[in-house]
Amino acid sequence: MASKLDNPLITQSDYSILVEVENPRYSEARDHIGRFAELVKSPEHIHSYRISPLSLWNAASTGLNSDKVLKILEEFNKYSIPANVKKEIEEQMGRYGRLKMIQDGDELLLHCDEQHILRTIWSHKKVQPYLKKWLSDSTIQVDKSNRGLLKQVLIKIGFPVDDQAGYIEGESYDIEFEQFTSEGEPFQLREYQRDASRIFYAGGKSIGGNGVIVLPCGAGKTIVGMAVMSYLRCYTLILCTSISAVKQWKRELLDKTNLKESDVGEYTGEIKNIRPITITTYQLLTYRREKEKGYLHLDLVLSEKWGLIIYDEVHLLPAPVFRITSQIQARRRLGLTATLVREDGREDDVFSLIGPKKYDVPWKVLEKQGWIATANCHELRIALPPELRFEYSTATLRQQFRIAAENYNKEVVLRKLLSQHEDDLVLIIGHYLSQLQEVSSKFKIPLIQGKTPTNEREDLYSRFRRGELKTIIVSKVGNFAIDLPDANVAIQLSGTFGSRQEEAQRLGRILRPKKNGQTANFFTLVSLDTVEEEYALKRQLFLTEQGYLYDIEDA
DNA sequence: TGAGAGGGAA
DNA sequence: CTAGATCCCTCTCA
Repeated sequence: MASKLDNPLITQSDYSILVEVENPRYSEARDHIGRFAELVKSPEHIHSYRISPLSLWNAASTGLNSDKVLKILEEFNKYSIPANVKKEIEEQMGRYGRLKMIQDGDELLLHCDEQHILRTIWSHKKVQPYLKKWLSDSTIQVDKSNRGLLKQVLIKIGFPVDDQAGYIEGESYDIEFEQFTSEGEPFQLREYQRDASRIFYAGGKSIGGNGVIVLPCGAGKTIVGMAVMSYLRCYTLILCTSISAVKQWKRELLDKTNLKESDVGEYTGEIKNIRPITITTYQLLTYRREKEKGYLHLDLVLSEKWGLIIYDEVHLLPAPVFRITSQIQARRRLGLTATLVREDGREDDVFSLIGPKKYDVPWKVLEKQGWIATANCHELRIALPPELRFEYSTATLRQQFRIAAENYNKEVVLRKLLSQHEDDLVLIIGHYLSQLQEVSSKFKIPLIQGKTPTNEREDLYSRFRRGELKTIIVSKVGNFAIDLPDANVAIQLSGTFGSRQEEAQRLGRILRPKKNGQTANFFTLVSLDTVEEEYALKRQLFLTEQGYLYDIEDA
């Protein structure tokens, strides 16, 4: 008979959850708690998660409730759940959906059946400027021109709003998928893509309309966006992080929908076309000639023709775009991203201004279904050469990081890895140009960096794609380039401080399914007994949360 | 008219 | 914050 003590979880009264990695039920438990808690530390044996109000609200908006969460915890816990944690889960999950923003004629109202919540809000200094008057015990009239700011402030004081105040319809436009791509291949939505888009649409124009869909790299977020467009059938503005992403969206739209070249406009520094479907960049939107002056291209977003605005890569959305977004709360907004985690901690602004999480699929689920390749992650620890140890010990933290990152002993390990993977397509990825240039010349492997001209990049990419070239080195360009060819091995020489999304992005580079079901390998090279170890652990958090386990080896 | 360089921004 | 990449605008040159 199995005892409770064999279970993998310990839930503590400080809202942390400890998970035993070696427990037979570890992965099952991980997949469950990942839906409402965030992984904060992942040393070897015990991982710790944290429950936060935001993680609970996001869970609530995807359909979980406190009963289900408590049931999950009870099922996997060794001991009983502390009373305060139980209470917090009930309290926070119950909060989402109770406070509603609704429209009544021309007025914007805040509605809640529990008077004490409205009273708390009414007496709060930060919210007051946006509140007008009590209409009844359960309704406050609010300032409708500050719909976004109000939601932002409310979430900061602990009250997420369910915004049901409706949308501007925008101009309608006929958008639908073709049964065949322009190459003549049959096209069908994958099950999760259909589910995601349907849940966002919520079965009707009047309700469905703002939120974020979270899907792994390479899961076809563009397709989900197109599916939503095909439900709403209206003028759509798509915001991307780069010009190449703009072009990619356009290619996909022309390839898979009935839209024609003349229906889809690019609006960037290069080309300025406004069409029923217009694709632009965040940077264009945030451009100001002088600091004090307003945004130059604001009118584009404010145009009431758009019935839908799509935010690609929400986790990279720059701060000023939040400001702009708060002005367009009456527009349907779809956020697409691989992770809700932002390195700047503005997750609550994503929640209040773009919308709550509506749907997500864990990476491992897609792996099981075969949509992404199986990948093994390895962390190789490499000693610092003795002659660098003294310099290291007296350096500032920043210098220490650089010394550790550029540790030239990594080249020895790199050489070994390359000889073990002679037949594979290998991407070498790094942060510091000086290091990459050195490796490039020593190993005679071409390097692609920011200043590499486009035609040279394309030439290298295509040789790599054809297999003439087995190895290329990429600098941070690899984080952004969407045209970077697929590989089955990635070797990370160094990375940006503790960036979780960068690590995820880089792994994503090798996740395209392989012929004959081959697995992919991700190696990260870390200097032993240096600050780099800590940063590496931080970088790996997101992927660990997704179920990737790094095996650690001293090389 | 378009390409390319340079500066500033976040 | 680092270092690096990208984007947008403006200016210059043909």
